[in-house]
Amino acid sequence: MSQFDDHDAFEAASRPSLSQRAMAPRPSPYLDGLNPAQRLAVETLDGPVLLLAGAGTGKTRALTTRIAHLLMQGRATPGRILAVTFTNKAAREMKDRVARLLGETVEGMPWLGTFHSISVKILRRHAELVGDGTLHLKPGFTILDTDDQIRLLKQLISAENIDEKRWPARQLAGLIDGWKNRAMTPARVPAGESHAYDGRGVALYAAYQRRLLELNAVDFGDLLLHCVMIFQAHPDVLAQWQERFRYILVDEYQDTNVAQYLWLRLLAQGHRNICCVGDDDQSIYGWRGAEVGNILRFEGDFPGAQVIRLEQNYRSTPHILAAASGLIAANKGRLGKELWTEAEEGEKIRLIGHWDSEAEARWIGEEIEAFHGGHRHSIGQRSLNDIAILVRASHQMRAFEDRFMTIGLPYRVIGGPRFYERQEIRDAMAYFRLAVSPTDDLAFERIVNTPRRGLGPKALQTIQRESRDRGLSLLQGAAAALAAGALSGKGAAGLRQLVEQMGRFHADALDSRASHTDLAERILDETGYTEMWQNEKSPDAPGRLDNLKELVKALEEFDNLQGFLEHVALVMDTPEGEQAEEVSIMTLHAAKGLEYPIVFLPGWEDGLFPSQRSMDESGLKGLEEERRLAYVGLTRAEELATISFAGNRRLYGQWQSSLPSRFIDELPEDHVEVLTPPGLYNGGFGAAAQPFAQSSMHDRASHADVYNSPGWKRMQDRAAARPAPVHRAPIIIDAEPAARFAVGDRVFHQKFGTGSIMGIAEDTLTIQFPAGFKTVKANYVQPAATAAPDVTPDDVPF
DNA sequence: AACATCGCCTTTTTT
DNA sequence: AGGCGATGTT
Repeated sequence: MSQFDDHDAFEAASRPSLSQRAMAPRPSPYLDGLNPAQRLAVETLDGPVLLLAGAGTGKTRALTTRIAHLLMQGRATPGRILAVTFTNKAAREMKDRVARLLGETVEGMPWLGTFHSISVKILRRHAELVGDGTLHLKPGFTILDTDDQIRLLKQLISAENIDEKRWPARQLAGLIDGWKNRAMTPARVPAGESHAYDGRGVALYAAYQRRLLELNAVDFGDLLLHCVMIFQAHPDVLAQWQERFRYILVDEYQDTNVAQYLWLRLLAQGHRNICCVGDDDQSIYGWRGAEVGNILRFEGDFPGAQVIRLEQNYRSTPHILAAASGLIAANKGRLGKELWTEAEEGEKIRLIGHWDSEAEARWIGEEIEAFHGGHRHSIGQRSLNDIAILVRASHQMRAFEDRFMTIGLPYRVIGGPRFYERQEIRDAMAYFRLAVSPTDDLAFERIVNTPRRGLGPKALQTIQRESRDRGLSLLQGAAAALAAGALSGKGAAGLRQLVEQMGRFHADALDSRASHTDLAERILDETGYTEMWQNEKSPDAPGRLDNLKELVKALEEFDNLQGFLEHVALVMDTPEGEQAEEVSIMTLHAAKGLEYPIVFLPGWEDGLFPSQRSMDESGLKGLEEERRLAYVGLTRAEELATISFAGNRRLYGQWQSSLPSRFIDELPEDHVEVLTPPGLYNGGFGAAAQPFAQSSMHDRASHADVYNSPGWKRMQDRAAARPAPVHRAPIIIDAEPAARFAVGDRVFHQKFGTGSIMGIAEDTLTIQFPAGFKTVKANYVQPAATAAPDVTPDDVPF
């Protein structure tokens, strides 16, 4: 509301100083050190610009400097620049860097943010324009996340008597998201797609939208969709925003979906100063609605657009770049870029095959220890923070976690379950939501019987009936049901208490004098929610209590509960604590935008990578997106990239053998070194290679590049030169591991640290750690203060 | 209403 | 394998 006034006031106040500085004829120091292309990108301010920025070419630098330049030249005040990113992280980084460039002289960039956060701001101003004569959105709408969305859809599905087993809510949610991504309201869904979801998809979509309006709620897709619909239906509103945004900048343009594209195009039609930055080769989100076509079509959409290419790479060595470029060259319909670098040649990409996924994890673990210890290559001693493992699918992480756990190698998984998605956090948030808006039925349903109050499905049904009949929210309906005596026994008492408590909490939430952190604590304590976890004996209960404490602490940064709730709805970020040295493990998707000196790329096997499903569902398009994913992975590496594949991998509990990825064949030979694998038995890779080579689906010829490469031959030769494996008694490491320990032994555990064994039961140890007694599987600890009993492949007869 | 068991499905992920 | 959800059992 007052946002506009604030910004205008701010602009008026800041204008003189900015234009004064623009008057000064002296050179702008923030432009120093830009290469010619970057400089062009910064200084081409008028008209549409497409900035094709390859991996590691200083894209963010160009973008932030461009913003700084706009401000310093007096072209625009901060409030007139729209800068859009996809993630909160990117938005944060951009804000920080602009501030740094300008020496903190510019306070805020109110319109620098994610598509969604900016859409919320716009939508709050015009909420009433969404809906029809009878029902419309109100500015205080709540934003539902995926979880709420699914639960809502389930209700609608069961109301329609649809068998949710045959037609899962997830599928419907995906369908609706897909439509919203393409800016389709129920009325605009093309007839050809109306057969979806047993022919009832569109009707359910309409019902869902109706229900959202009743709840005064929107989902993530709506944030964009509603904005687009408002812009299209209300030219006056659109004109106002077009006028405001004199300059528009878009990051990661290749990831925009149709709705975002329309949103941008509508806004940009005002001043036509739009600068889109992207890289068609890094488009990896097609499966969630991104349209590479948007970037490929840019010049057609914005006639007279200038296309600027950033091609000098500041990140990777020539070998890495050449390998990545060679790989991506197999894709069709690219805009085309040629990355080059002045960096030292460095080491070739390394390629290695393993017998199975466990051997792969073992080998990578050893490599990392070698790098960390400093006894390997010209690479020198390395921090674990310099090393990343990038996998295609998250289930691959497990092998690494297991292995690193046993050898005590610190690691962290990036992009794991997010803080605000944890059950206890979502429960607590539901309590807060209900306190702030007593009409939030989804929040009510979530917590009404958590902790247990004796209110099962039957009681909930009664409440729902009561609410529906009287046109009340569930919380009000619950009060009515109690008054009417429709409930009895334990449930009635519990519900009565809850209703009373929420009434008090709501009053306090509205009282600006009351401390909202105190209120939050009281809510969790008085409702018995904290107590529920205190009484819970499961091993993760203490962690959950910690998380609740952290949640309350996070509240301190906000003025009130409302502000906090809005923040969390849009910024589902884990509060990042600075950690000690750790190897990073993440998916290739999560790695986009990051860089590491040393990168491991395991699991390059056909079916896993490229993913079979991707190819089945999207054919050549899918394969090309997978290839871009490989390109993204390779270009994360600064100094050394190591690709590996395993002949056998456990998938869904079943061992499956597989073939090296077709992407391996596409790597230019000259830039790849094929390593001698640490054979399963005395390095005999010939045997390990068998399953790859003998498949009827893929004959050897298709892997000629690899198998005929010098490295490969050398490897085979060495294997042949070795004496036949000697079968020794197996050194069994996992059976009865507890036998390795005795009561009183000092042991080390990755998470809990060093402790003393207090008890042994089969493979389960009870250990006193600094943090208290824990019961852990023996596999996860190792003797303290001595090196892990490292099992080299040679020790394990096959 | 709370707990146990069975069967199903399984990429990638942000907001 | 394993996690989840929907059933069946106490």
